[in-house]
Amino acid sequence: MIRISKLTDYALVIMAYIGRDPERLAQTSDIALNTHIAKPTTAKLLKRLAKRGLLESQRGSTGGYKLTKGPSEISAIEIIESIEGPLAIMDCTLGSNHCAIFNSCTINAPWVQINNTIVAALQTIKLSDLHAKPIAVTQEMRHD
Amino acid sequence: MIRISKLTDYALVIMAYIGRDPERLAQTSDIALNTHIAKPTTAKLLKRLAKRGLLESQRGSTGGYKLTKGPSEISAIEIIESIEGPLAIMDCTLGSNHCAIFNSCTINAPWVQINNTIVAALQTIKLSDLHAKPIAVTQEMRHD
DNA sequence: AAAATTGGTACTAACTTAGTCCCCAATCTT
DNA sequence: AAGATTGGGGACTAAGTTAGTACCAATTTT
Repeated sequence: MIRISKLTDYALVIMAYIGRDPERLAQTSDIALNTHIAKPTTAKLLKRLAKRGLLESQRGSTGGYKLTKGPSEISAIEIIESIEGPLAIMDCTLGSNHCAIFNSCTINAPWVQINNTIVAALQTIKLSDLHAKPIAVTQEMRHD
Repeated sequence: MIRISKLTDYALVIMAYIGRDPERLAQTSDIALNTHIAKPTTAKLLKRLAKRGLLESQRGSTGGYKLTKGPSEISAIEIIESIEGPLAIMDCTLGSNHCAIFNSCTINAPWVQINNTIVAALQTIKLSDLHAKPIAVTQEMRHD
């Protein structure tokens, strides 16, 4: 399938949530609570986003995460690629030796061009475009 | 990953091969031999392509497959969707109740629009664009 | 020093995909 | 009419990927 994975979807939700209040240091528990994503999963994704430089973190008892750039400066493709790696609809888009039947392959398709089109489309979506919907429910779930 | 599956990749190679000689009735063994795709896999894909109407089949000892339309009338998206189903980068692109956190989702992204952009890009690629590369090796493999 | 928080890694389970095989139906050749 | 060849359909197995969890180390505040 040509599909964005669940984890990446979650990452977008998490980033959108943090982006609502860019100056605040949001903690894992708070983010998990309000996005309704399981806490371990939330923590895992936050670590990855921080490692890739999309979030800056602070340790310690009053620690948390915040954006490194403004919500209008972060595009969907950055978030997607920070979780999934480079976007490549076909193996051969990545380079020569990723395709199993490379030597015998008889097709000559403009995959690279198509790939670029998709990337470009995803670049136009900024984090600031993603938080239009109000949060449905807050502070109702248990703290596990 | 946002990626076209191997089987779909094979399907494109197979269609491109058949499209080289649109009037000829190509047989599974011949296709498998020249595309270097395992015969059972080739057969499986040919059945699906025929079922979706991209190929017409003839049974019997001189049977085989051929295109139902000209190579310039078949686009990459048709082949992709005939193997993978409707292209949907996010679950919510398919409709309301495909997303696990639908009720609590706080993002409002133009996924449908992005999806349409990708589909449009893949529609511009016709089967006739795919067979530019010469066949590397013919008639060298064993017949298993 | 204690409590709270992030950082990193390893591990398990579930799901999806890839690939194979078998038997049936249809058609052609002899 | 019989036999050979080909496609049709489905079931099954194995492998790989993804999702999710848990644990312990490092850091900071109080």
